[in-house]
Amino acid sequence: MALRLYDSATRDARDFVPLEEGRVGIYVCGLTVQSEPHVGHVRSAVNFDVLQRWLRHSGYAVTFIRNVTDIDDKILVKAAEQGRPWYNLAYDMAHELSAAYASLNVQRPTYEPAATGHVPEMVELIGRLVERGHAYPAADDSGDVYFDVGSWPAYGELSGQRVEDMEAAADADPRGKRDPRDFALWKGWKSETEPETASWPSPWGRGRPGWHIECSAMAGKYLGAAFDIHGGGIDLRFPHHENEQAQSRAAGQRFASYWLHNAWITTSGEKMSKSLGNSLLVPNVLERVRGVELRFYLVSAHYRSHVEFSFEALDEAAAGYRRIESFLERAGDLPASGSGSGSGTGTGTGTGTVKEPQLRPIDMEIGAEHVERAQLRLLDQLPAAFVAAMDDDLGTPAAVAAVHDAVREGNRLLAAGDRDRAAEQAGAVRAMLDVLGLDPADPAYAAGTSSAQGRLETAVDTLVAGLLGERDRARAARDYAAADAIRDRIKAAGIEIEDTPSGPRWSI
RNA sequence: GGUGGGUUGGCCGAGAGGCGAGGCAACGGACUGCAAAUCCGUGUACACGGGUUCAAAUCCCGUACCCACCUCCA
Repeated sequence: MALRLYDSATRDARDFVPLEEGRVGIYVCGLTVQSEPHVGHVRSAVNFDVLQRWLRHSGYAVTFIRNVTDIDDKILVKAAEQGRPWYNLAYDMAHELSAAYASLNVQRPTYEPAATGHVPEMVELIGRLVERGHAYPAADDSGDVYFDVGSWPAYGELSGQRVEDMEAAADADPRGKRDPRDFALWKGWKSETEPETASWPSPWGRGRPGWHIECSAMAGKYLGAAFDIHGGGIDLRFPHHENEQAQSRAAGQRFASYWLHNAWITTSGEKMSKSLGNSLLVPNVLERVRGVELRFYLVSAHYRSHVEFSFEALDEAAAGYRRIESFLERAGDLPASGSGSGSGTGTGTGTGTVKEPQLRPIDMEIGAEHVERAQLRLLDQLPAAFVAAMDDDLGTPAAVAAVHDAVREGNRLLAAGDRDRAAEQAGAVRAMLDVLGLDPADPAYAAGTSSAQGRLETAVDTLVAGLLGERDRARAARDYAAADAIRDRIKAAGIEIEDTPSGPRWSI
């Protein structure tokens, strides 16, 4: 079965056919770096990371571009409020965002272009639109340039709306617009209220780019006039993506073949952007669960399904993930967690080994004909149900069910003493998890563990090992009351002990 | 006003005419000194009212409620 994707533009699932055999170009709208990322923001990144990984596993060479919007109204306003340069705020937030992505094992794109680095490309594109009669400088002397919606009959095609049905923005300042629905390609510099550093020269005077033009310019630059997939959050469909498409097509580019939009995460039924408390910022959520567990929670829902965030559901997801992990440990496919006597670590905290983040940029040089043998072997290990689920518009919930099925079967084989066949299941589980970016052994997940944490684990391990030794002696003497008392003491400290054929082990 | 989405068991979350996705929780059993882990088993869920059909959570009509977008938004 071939990959099918739900295209927001046509509102149905279609077979995915790339423009060029074996190659895929993807553009995803990243974030405006104006504040710390919350779980809603990273959902989008995780969803498209899964897409990108699945395409590569399916043998495609993927070029993946995700932009950073580092200049816009909000950045200017917030930076002013905080009394610092706008570029300092944007830079800081971009770093926060990268850290959040890294903690969730979101692979780096092929390139991550920033808007401020592409002003000349945008000016060039705007110039072409003016030449073709699809854009005009404002009639007042604001220095603004607007896209002329009336000049583009197809306007509204992406979001399925007719121009005449659209409400004009209630808060829009009509300024020099011919029609209130026209949107800004270029915003003239307001020297009284905006810093000069936030302006660039152009044929229409100093100014800064409008929001939508950057994506058209950067997608065109890095992916060409026509490319395969454009992604982003559902809220971007209109106006952002509608406008992008109108601009690019009016400038003579075919633009994206497929549009993919992810749904929201809400809290208490509200969009996060409106009701956000600090508790849902990624670093704060990661104090409660590990990055891999948060990712598992996000991947367990379909990307087009609305998710009502709750810590209870997050904890449940984490419990589900630990079951998978526990199977891999017992099947010998992963180093066991705390063994009571060695260098083990708690399952609640990842491995204690400190490693450099190994987020690799995705490899765009691997064509369909050059897929690495290891990768093909991995593909061979994937159960048919998993492949079918992923091919059906990235059906990650069904794919996760396939993981659970393999885990149950593997556990059954372990219970029956068939370690060889259990190992096969473990291999399949690892392969599936790898596709989903959820392999517990992925070095990306070790990167977040601090050396202080590692030392702490070693210390706990030593203390627990001592206590377990006492408990073993009590058990050997059949003094179960004393043995249980020791276990209770350890448990009171928040550490669970379980007896396994290879000896007791602990986890937090 | 226009456009689109949703309502599934105690909870999360798939599915889109016929076989009870999967997980978490719960209960029973096996195993265990006891636990834990694991395995086996246990649920008659699809907002409401009609209709179509041999068969409806799924299709049609209607109703209720919720949500998103309509130029700030992942």
